[in-house]
Amino acid sequence: MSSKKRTTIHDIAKKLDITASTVSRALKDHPRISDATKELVIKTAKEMNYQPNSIAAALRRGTSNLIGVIIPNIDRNFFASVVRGVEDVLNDTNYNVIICQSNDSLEKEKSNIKALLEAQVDGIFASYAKETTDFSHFEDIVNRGIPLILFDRMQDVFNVDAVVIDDYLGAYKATEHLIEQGCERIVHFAGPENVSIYRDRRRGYEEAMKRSHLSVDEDLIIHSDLKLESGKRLAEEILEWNELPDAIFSASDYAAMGAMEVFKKHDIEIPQDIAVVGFSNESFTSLIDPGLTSVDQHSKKMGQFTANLFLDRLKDKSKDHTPTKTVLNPELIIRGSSLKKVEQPQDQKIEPEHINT
Amino acid sequence: MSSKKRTTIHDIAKKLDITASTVSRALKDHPRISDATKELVIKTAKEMNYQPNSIAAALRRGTSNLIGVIIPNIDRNFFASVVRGVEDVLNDTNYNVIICQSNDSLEKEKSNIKALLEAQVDGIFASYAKETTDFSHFEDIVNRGIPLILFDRMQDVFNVDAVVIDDYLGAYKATEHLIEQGCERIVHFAGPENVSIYRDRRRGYEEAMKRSHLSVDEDLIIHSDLKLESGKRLAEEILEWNELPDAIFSASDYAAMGAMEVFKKHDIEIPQDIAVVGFSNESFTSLIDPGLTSVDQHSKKMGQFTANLFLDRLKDKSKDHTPTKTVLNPELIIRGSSLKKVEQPQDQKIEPEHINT
DNA sequence: AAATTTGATGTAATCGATTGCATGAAATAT
DNA sequence: ATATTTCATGCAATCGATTACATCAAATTT
Repeated sequence: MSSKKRTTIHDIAKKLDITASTVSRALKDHPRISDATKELVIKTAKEMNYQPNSIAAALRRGTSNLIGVIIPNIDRNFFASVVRGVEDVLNDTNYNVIICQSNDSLEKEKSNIKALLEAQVDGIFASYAKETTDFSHFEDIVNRGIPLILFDRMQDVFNVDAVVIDDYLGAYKATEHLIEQGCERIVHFAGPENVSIYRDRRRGYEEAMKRSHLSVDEDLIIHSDLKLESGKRLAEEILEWNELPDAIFSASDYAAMGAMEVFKKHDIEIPQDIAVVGFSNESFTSLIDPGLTSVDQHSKKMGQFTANLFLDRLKDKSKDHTPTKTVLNPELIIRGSSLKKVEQPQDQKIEPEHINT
Repeated sequence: MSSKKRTTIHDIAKKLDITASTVSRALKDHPRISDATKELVIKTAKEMNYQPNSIAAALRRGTSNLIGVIIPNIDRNFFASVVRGVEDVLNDTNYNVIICQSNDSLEKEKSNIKALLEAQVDGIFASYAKETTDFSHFEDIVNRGIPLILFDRMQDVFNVDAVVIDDYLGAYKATEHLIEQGCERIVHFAGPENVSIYRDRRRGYEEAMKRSHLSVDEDLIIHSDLKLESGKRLAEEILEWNELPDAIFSASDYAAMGAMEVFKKHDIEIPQDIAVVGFSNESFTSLIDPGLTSVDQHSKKMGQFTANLFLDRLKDKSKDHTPTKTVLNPELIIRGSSLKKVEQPQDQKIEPEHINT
């Protein structure tokens, strides 16, 4: 059954007693080919079940129509969603996407890049590994003249196109929202200080407090690894305080959720007694009760932006473009965990789709 | 800076005053090349920063070392995880993975297949779209002699390699577990009857009941779309019953979670009053309180199996292999929502990793 | 010493599509 | 009627690596 030989333009040419070049041009709708032969060629191609060999075309043209995407892990919601955004955009073009995972390992990242370069990809989108501090392997990509765009994580030392989210602004919005709800004694669950996104989130929190003439109380800023368990532990600690806070802004949804569980168990009303806001808009935030207000990082949009930036770069590749840093505006998704005042008109509530198998 | 021309084997050959074929052979460690030249070539290649062009090799050899994976959505945990499994295995080989999303649309699926065939992939792994009932476009793949493996979703009418999970067995295990915990009046949240996986899960539930000489009460089997909201609604209804059930086995984690929330709000103790078990082991199941017992579908393992099956097929491609259906054994992950008896030794509890940004 | 084997490398075709540069015929302009 | 375009297609090189076959010198065998 399996017809070993795939038909090529030469097969079509032979059958029609013309040359392969004519066939090639006819299929590409070249203006110099008569309509009659075009029709004939197309018809015959269909009859012979012709499928172009893009590998051959790639070799000749020097462009593979492949894009490499390097992410730490594909089964992390955020990155999967970024990839989705990339795919959404590139699916309407001739590009195919190759996915590589670094598992946050520098070695793996290097070998990924090597593999992608060998596959002659036309561009690489990457979110670098946590281990990565030296960027010479990324510079290799740029030196080869292959467009590179970093997303989510980026380093200012390395001058390259990047698409990131504004963590500072996200935290600012979250805190400002809590203040608008009447909260004044707002605890911040902060992350490790050596990670830039957590420093930015803390800055956003502090700035929002200051702008509203609320004092930034160091005792209200608690550092942890921001995991679920830490959230629970911190909540237990807070319950021992003389004076309870009236809100918590957590730099992670997980810690926020852990805290909520503990508070609920102690019959503390959310958001009446303590309002809670998280960060990342993980899918579970809309599932729990009350829904957890959170900062959405526009993961899919980030992917779309990245892909579109690449396509834009292609158009005027002539010029030596200066690398651009695109900073996406995070969005506060307001849910029950922070909505103390009467329901306000909420025109842009984006709920992640419910998923079931 | 960007050295326009990449070095080829010809460049190396010219520099060393030998031919490209010798270079090619030296790099491939061909036995007929002297060690001296091998060393020299390898050294020079490194110096000249040579990077093989796998496109050219692919054209010549007729094998691209690309694998196409078609999934409905990449940002669905289950599929992302399958892809992860595939990547895990193929990363140790020369294969690269191209991802395509069908968005559960038949048209998209067809165009994905077309694109992959044009890219000359060496194999295709696919989970077909919900819309798909006719499989002729998949048959095209097989007819071209390209290995095709379906995963998760499969149709018995179409004879092809497949890796799936045993939904029946998963449901059986879940129900059996509830019975072991002393439950007798077990409600089943069933899914749409036209979907095979939901029929299988119901069968598993019924069979487990029968085996334990418990009657299968049609009134205890409730159909819905299994979304979170449905779970809540059904729980409210159940609360009106004269006699409450002592357990719920839901064919979806979402519905189970919705029900749990409602029960908790009505001060019904879980699992003492009502034990709950879900299906799919979604990541949130380990986050909520109590943790939701659920059936794990081994998504990553499914991907690994699929990739390994492909690699096995390659080895003895000589023979006309009969398509194999691999059925993975689902695993019951026991958590607080169903554990009424004294904690039993639990030796294989696999908790999904907590993820935080 | 002649014959044969082995070892190391070169020659050239090939994979399939693309494309700059002819070519020859028909159409139009002078 | 001759000169010049325009049109439709053919020719042949090219992309870079691979590989069957050829070649030639050195090593070994008889």
